[in-house]
Amino acid sequence: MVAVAGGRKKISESTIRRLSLYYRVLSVLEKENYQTVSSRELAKREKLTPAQVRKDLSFFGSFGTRGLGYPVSELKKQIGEILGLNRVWNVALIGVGNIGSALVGYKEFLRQGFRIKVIFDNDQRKIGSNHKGIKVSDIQNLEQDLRENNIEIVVIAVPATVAQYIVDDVVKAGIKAILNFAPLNLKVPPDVFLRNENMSMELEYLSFALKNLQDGKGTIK
Amino acid sequence: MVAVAGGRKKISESTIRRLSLYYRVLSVLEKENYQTVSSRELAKREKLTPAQVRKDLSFFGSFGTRGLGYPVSELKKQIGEILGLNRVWNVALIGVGNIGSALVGYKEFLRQGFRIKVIFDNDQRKIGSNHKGIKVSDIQNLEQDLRENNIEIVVIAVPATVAQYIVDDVVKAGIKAILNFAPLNLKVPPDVFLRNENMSMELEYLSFALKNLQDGKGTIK
DNA sequence: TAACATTTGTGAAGGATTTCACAATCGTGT
DNA sequence: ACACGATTGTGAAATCCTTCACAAATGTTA
Repeated sequence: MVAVAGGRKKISESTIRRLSLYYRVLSVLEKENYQTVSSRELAKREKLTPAQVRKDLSFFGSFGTRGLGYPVSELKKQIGEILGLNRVWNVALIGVGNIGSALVGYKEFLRQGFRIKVIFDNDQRKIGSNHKGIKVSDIQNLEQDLRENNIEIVVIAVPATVAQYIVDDVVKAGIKAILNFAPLNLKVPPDVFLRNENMSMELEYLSFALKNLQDGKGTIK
Repeated sequence: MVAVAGGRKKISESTIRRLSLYYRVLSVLEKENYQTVSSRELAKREKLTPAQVRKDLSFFGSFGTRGLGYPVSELKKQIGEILGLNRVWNVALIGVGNIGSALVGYKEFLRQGFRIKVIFDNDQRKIGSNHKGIKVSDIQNLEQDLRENNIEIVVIAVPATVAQYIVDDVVKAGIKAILNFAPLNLKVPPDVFLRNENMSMELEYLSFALKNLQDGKGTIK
């Protein structure tokens, strides 16, 4: 839950997450040359309800035209503004093992304006080498390099055992936004935004669902 | 929301997701040789409230002892049962590009009982090769190979453009649980469980938070 | 220009989830 | 054997989120 300063609005986390979905759909619709789109169509494409779509958008303004719907390109631009996607964010990746490497090659990030500008690792064999055109730096210089490169978002892709130490340094460097792939709950000060990407969690949810399907020998919703 | 058959309980998605967190903490506590743990401590370690922890657990039974707390190993075992982690699940990975490769090497999965048994790809150069000891199969034989290997969970790590076609085949093969890494909303029948891993979404949330931090020139919660 | 079909924007209702608050219960110490 | 401190389990209250339902507004057609 992020409360915008000035006490104007309370935007729920779910709303913001759905904005991402709308943005994604709008990109597709734009490619499909739609001029306008109704809340009904938008909802259908992301398995939501029309009312939900309208309510979400209404928190930020009124972007539609009654009787017509929403102008696709314009709405996409607006949501982009809201989410801060109308600019490039400088991202640092820490840890270029399994997951880290995958992230470097993930074009989706760059397309959305997230540019991995520096990569850190502690493996001497990797330091100095090039990963898809990005130099791998020594994590020894973390704080300094983060500052010098004007990094705004840090992605943690190191083993859980060392993640907290690294995050402590990241916080010291003044970073306010962290995306964590290590499977643990990192401690950060209240003014630092932390998001966790927990792949096991989703698998475990599926496991739970399948188990209940079997045990229940019957229905599930 | 999964309703257990028999109309006994309604367990919310958030509760199940938190069970994963409890399970993770309990594993750590077990290693740290804790005998018991209070809801307060459990909550602290995952930034939740004690009441939340107790309520979540109460949906499944009463595992604690008043005045004492919860027995660590026992509770871990119980949650494992609930989540279906007390067994091995046969998983197939489709697409062994950037993200797919990372998943193959991700030991966390195996540790939790998710064993990648088959890998599929459509790239002739990859088919037949070995990825960390797992053979890469031709996606042409998808349906048959899924059945022959008794696959229960499928992980989609292919480009968004082809994901829906592949999922249609996966569903035809009788699979009831899918974890999707492709950035789109897949259509599946209502009896198939689908979870999405959307990395852009989390980055966009951070982007939103940072933007508001800056625009609001002030407080955020 | 008027009637109509459509779709937004939104207060209010409804539903779901979280937190509160406290009785019940346990282990421990005396 | 009893009193005490601690902590669970859980209805009830509070909060948060979603859906409903409809007035308001638009484009279109005749």
